[in-house]
Amino acid sequence: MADERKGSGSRGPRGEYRKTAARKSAIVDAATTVFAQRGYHGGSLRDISKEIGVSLAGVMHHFSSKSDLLLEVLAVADARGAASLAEADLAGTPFAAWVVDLVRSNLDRPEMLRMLAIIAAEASAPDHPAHGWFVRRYDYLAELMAGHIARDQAAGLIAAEGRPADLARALVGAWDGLQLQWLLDDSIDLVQLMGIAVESTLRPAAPVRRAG
Amino acid sequence: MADERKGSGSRGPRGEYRKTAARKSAIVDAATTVFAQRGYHGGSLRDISKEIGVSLAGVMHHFSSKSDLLLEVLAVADARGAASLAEADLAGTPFAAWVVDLVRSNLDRPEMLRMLAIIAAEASAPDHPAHGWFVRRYDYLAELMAGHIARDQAAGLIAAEGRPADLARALVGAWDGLQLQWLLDDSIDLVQLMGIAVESTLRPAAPVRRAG
DNA sequence: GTCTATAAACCGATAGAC
DNA sequence: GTCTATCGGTTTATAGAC
Repeated sequence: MADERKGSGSRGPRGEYRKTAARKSAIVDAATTVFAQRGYHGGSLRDISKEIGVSLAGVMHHFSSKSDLLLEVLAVADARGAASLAEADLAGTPFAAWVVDLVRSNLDRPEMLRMLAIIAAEASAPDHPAHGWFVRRYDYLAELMAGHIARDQAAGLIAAEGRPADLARALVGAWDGLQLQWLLDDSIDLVQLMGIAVESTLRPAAPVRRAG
Repeated sequence: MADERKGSGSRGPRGEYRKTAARKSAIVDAATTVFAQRGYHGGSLRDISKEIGVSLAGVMHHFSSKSDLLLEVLAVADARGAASLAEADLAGTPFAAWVVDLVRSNLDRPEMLRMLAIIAAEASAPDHPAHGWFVRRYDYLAELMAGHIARDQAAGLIAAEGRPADLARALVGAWDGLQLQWLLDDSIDLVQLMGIAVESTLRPAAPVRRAG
């Protein structure tokens, strides 16, 4: 692991010059902003470079192609949510409450959510450079959430009706769809509506009674 | 109303030459296909013109700008669903069943759904040419569906808990979100999942019992 | 009503100086 | 590591012949 190419001590943990890492990070941030306004196809590398006062060639020095940059943008965008999801076990809180908390915590980065919403829709076309990434992302997300739902069902926190995999897909759907409505018009109360959707999908277990 | 510019009897009900109307319709169809593959910003008027074997100038003769064409595409795309929605009163069927039927009937036009999904996400940016159109569309859709939900609540077909306006927004959200997952990977059973989401949101009224 | 031709600008990507 | 300059191709939109 001990990378030792020429030179000094100004390296980060991955052997990159710190300035290089900082520059790459700035490019990714700028690309997120531009893709959020115009999508992947509509956003240009020139706009991204202007956003941070670098030439086009400067951007392409760090990313060999536009689609390479896109994949890095997606990886960074997903990191926060994914990390939070993977740690949901530790919290001890019901999964339903945790979902609503995550929605609330994302209220302060609408640009990021808009970018993900646009690229996800674009990427539904099979030849889009991020198609595979989004297919895998939703599969992973649904599988992970299904596990949490099954756990809460077994613990009696929510009703046992419904297959966890189906409930997870339905929940992710409501999540994405309501977020889109909020991005279009932020006067709607996203957290409240998401709470309603979560409570509908993951209904608290009825005390005793069976279907009648 | 009786428009009588120069010429013959080959006019349609709006005073247009029939061939003009047919050509415009063909352009709109081609634009739907192209926008479904690349979005609004990413799709080009040239690709649209090639799709139907017409020159670029031929397209621009009928639509004065790209955004004009987009708005016409959206109007046509929405017509089928909107007409069906407005007639939902007549059917006599519960609203929940009608929603699932509409989802099922849309399975044969994924291109149209993809186009709407991409443009809706793009249009969440306030300066997008279709931003106002989508904001109005969702407001109208939520209001209309809230009316149907309130009717079914009053009739005792579904549980009376939940404000109709909130339930309508949640339902539209699940609709859009599940459709996106299906567009990304059509191996998921959209109709079944939508059925689950609808039944969760618009839960059949419990026979007698009150909350306990 | 449709065409060719063109304007004026923009695109992603590359070459090579420093 | 960043730059200027450039390539070949694309974009929306317009002008004018037929």
